[in-house]
Amino acid sequence: MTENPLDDPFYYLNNFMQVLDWLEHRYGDVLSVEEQGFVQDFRRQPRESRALLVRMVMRKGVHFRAGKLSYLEIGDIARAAEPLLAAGWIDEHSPLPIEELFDVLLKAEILQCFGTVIEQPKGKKSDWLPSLSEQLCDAQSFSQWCPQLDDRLFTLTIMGLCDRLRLMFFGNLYQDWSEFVLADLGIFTYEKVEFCAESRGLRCREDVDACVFLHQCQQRFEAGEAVADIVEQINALELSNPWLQRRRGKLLFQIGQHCERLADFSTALTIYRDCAYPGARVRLIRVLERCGEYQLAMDLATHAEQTPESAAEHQHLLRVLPRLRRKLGGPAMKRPAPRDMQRLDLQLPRVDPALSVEYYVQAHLAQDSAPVHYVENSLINSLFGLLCWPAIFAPLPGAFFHPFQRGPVDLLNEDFHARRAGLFEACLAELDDGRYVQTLRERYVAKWGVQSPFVFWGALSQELLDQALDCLPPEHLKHWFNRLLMDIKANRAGMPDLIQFWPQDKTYRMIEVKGPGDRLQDNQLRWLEFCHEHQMPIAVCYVQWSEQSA
DNA sequence: CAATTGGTAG
DNA sequence: TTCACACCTTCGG
DNA sequence: GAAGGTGTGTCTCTACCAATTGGA
Ligand SMILES: [Mn+2]
Ligand SMILES: [Mn+2]
Repeated sequence: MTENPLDDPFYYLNNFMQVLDWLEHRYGDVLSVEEQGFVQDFRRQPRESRALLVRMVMRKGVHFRAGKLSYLEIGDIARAAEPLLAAGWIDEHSPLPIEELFDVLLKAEILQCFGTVIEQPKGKKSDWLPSLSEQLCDAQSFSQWCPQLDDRLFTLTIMGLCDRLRLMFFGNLYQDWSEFVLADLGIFTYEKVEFCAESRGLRCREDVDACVFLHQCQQRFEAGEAVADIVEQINALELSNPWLQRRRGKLLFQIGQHCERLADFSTALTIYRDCAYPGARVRLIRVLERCGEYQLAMDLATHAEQTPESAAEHQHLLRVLPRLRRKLGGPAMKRPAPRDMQRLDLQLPRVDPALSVEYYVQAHLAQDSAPVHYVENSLINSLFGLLCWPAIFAPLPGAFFHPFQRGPVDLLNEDFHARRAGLFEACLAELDDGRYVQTLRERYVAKWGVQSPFVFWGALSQELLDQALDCLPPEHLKHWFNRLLMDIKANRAGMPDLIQFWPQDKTYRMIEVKGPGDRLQDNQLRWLEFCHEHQMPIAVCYVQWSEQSA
């Protein structure tokens, strides 16, 4: 039995220090002077003080009542806080606006401090805020706000710095410090991939700063700040890293959509014109159309149809072009005949409105000899993920750079497949000679529970796997997997809701369920069409609720 | 006073 | 760090 | 009815605790 890191009550501090060591050894040239100074000074502090700082960094927000900080392993909070105050990492007199003050005061304390100004003392806490923030809009320190309260308020001043450290370690800002403990508890297990000390997410200081800046712009945008300033600043960024260029494109695209919602078409046009993010061109055409610029829209749409950026764009253009031709005075075009897909119409009683329509169809179609599974994207993606596990987790340079990655960092890049073409070919070749069956069974056991961008462990029971291997022909698997590899982002979704197996006949069929008011989405239509082309059994099931005689 | 919500910790 | 659905409005045959 | 558009619930790790809410 190896020693459990969680036996140490300072386990979280050990994890944090592990990150500091990691960054110092691998990111020495990326760390700023301030960050290097912090890393060195941090280690000199008393253990209780370091622990207290990490506890605060891991908690929500930056303001903490001393009375709310209570940790057995740290003991005396005031004593532990002393060196942190001296180092300037926390501050006791930071002015804070009343909105933030409200978050650290109890309802009773608010009444105690502001009772005289509150009109409805029995109302909700949140209802008091608007009127109070108008009267008291200046920021003050906690002791100025509430001199009658016998407590101190510590405010973290280094949250920004800690976020940058987190960004460098994880290569993103959505993973947090709890990753370590969740992994130690076995809640998440990650594939172990070898990588060298030179393998890093963010490779230079400029990229770190740009990433932080983009993130701040995103937050300012979400907070409702004027878009013109934000857009200008984003566009002024010099970005050499393609990954960051994509991030910028995504943010600009979101801002563009926001402008569309506000009917600010001129700003939307300006944004979309310089935006290479997938889908921006279609939005540009749409905004031109909404502005009445039919000829410009037509020119761009025609050009786009020559060189579509994706199947999704092409599909969209097939709807847009006839509409624009009409608006330009062209002849009314007959709509292309809808494909003759197999169609199922059902009238079912909705006994319990809480249950989904897919569940009712599943129950209605299922037979003892023909079970139905509600799988959506999970089945095909999981089978793909299992068969191609070695290619997906191949230790390519730069693909893996910390121990908590669900998948390679370049998974959604244009060249993801090309960089691993031989590996994927080898995996898919198992479909040609039957080896895949044993491989999938073995890998299902060997990798059970290990995080993967494709494998949905919760949805893939042994039973489902057995039936799928029994009934799905390898040629069909190969078509699906190749389609996935052509455009992972676009094709990993849109698969039918249900799949039914006939193990005795070794056949299957897929069923997309549509309740009243629902209709096929673009990505579902593309999967439908693809399966139809390859003579795969697929049907769309339209459900009407039959009258409930009460 | 019971139910709900949101934050924390391992 | 999503995906699919529900529900709404607008448009055009 | 087709199509565009917007909003929502779900993914989330979960047991536990304190604070709040809202109905007796
Ligand atoms: Mn579905
Ligand atoms: Mn469906």
